[in-house]
Amino acid sequence: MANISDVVRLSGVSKSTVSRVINNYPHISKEKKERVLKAMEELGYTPNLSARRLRGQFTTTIGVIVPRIVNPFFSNLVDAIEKVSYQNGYQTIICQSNLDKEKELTFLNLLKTKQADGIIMTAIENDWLAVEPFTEYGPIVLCNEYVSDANANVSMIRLDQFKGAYMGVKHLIERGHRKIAYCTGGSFTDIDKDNDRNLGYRKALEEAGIEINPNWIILNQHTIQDGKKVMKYLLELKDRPTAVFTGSDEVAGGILSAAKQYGFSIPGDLAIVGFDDQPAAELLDPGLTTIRQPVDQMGKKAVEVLVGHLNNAGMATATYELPIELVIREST
Amino acid sequence: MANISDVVRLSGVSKSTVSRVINNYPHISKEKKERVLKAMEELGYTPNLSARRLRGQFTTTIGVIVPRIVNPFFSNLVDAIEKVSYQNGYQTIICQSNLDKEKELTFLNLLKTKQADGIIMTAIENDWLAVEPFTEYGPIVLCNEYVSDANANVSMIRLDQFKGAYMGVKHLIERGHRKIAYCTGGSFTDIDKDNDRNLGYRKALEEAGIEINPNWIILNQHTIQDGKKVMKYLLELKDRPTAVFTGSDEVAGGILSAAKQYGFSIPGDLAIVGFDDQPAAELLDPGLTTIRQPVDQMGKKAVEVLVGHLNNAGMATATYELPIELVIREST
DNA sequence: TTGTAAGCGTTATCAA
DNA sequence: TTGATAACGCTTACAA
Repeated sequence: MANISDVVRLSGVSKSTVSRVINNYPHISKEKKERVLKAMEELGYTPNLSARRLRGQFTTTIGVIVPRIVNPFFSNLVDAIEKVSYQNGYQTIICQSNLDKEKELTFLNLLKTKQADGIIMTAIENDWLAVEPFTEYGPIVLCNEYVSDANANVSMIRLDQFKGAYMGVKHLIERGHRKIAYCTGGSFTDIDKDNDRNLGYRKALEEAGIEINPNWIILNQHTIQDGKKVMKYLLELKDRPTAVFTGSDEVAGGILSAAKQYGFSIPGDLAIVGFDDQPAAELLDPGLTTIRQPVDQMGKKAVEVLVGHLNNAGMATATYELPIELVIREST
Repeated sequence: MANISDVVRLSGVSKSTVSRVINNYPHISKEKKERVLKAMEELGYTPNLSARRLRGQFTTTIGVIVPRIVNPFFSNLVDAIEKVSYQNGYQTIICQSNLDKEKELTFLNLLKTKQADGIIMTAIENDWLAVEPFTEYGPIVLCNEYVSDANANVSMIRLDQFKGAYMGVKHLIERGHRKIAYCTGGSFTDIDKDNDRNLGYRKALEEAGIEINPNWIILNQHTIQDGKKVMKYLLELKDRPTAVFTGSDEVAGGILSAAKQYGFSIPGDLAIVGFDDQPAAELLDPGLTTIRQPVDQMGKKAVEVLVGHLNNAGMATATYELPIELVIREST
């Protein structure tokens, strides 16, 4: 594999000049520059990134941490991030944490070990206090995820999850429902990270003078399979809800599918609201009413903010809130 | 950020000894080993991967090239690969080629520049001849994709795509269809990479004495949106097919959704077969008949084979064929 | 505008 | 079993 010395030999200029050509320095004589470029071409030379990383300031690489890439919400987010990064001249390295705290920390080491200039976290498994120390080594941007610690000094791209849940539940209430189940990926406690959605659910019910029925709060649901089990659970309830508000389209899809199997009419016997507006949401029958998260915008903004921090170390952190939207289809 | 010299200072042993501890060399005195470990612990030391890569043989990293991560088939494949790699002590770096030849070559440079020990390609945009030279720098394994060049010296994990298409089309014929459209991601030429599927389609028709109608061959379709357009196109045809065999569940889903909108009954007015058996396939209504590709197995096998090549440079390349299966649901 | 030389954090070779 | 030292490929003072 050709290295910089080979280019030096072939072009007959010094190492520094070659390096300057590689890095597009302004003051090089045309003649030498061309000789170098020609030599690089001829040798099929590519700078060794490990060496650059070891020596230099920049890796032109950003890391993206996702919990589960198979979740379409995240694969779409990653897609958006990857495209914009590429346009900005950054390589993306995608890391799947699988909801594993340890693994998340391992990935954060990319920063410490200068494999990435900055990191976008689309979820955060550890406490912010455990993540914070890594910011010493490079900027971290939170995208889709956020921490409520007022002292946290990070840029965040967030959605108004409170409003999302509130809109969804309120929509069900307006459709006449008063028995509304809530199916979340989190644990419905105050410290929980889905807290904002929980509050939205609570608020909407409260406003309508409806009390929460603990039997209708279903925790830690993530997949299509989970959704099917939820439906089974609902079926066995004596007092059944007439509607269910869900933390993800995947779970909603599972519920919808199982409900039809049990002979439920939707939304007649059970109204369903999802979350995310994943591509499949409109393919379901009936089409799934859901909360649209502007994934592409979020990804784009996250990269822009991260690149901003990278180009200007002093840039103040900020929180950006993107609009969230209720998409009404036939499942409600 | 602590480096090896800091550990040297704190532990009072030489750099080489520290390095030996890091790399688990056998002959070190217990006492020194412990001192080193303690120092590393205390300093929160992590070896700098760039330096290791620059100096050493191994990066304990493998690259995975996918065309589009948003395609659930690929995100599931990546998921499987990532998990097995992690178990084997390898970091995975996921690269999205976006069907771009240039970008693919850029990613292949990971090998040249020692950022990855080996690469798994789940699709291949360039000719094998353009990719081949990279194998000089490390093993490449083809997973899901393959090249028919008999001289190609690569390990491949492949599915019998011919059989997959053949089974799907034959199934339609057995259901009484004779007007069967074919919707592919490729271009239906002999040199095309979807060639095997094309042949399967051809063969099944041929056996039943059915001639191919060129109007029913629809090329370059990939997304849900594409599927919807396909349905619109079919609608405008004077002589319409009664069934359509499709190269992906996404496209099939789009067709199915649009068909229902136009008032078609499925499978009565139009039978549909997908490809992949993506999670959403069973959620559609009617459930989508499709060709199941054993994604998890494929990913696992790919990693195993790659690790094999890595541990044993002399290992002969081989082709592994995994079973493919027809999943019959209600859309046919 | 160009070149020389030091150094980034490791591992491998050699000698002790 | 341990340590000194060179080398990996690059960037960047500094000097010219």
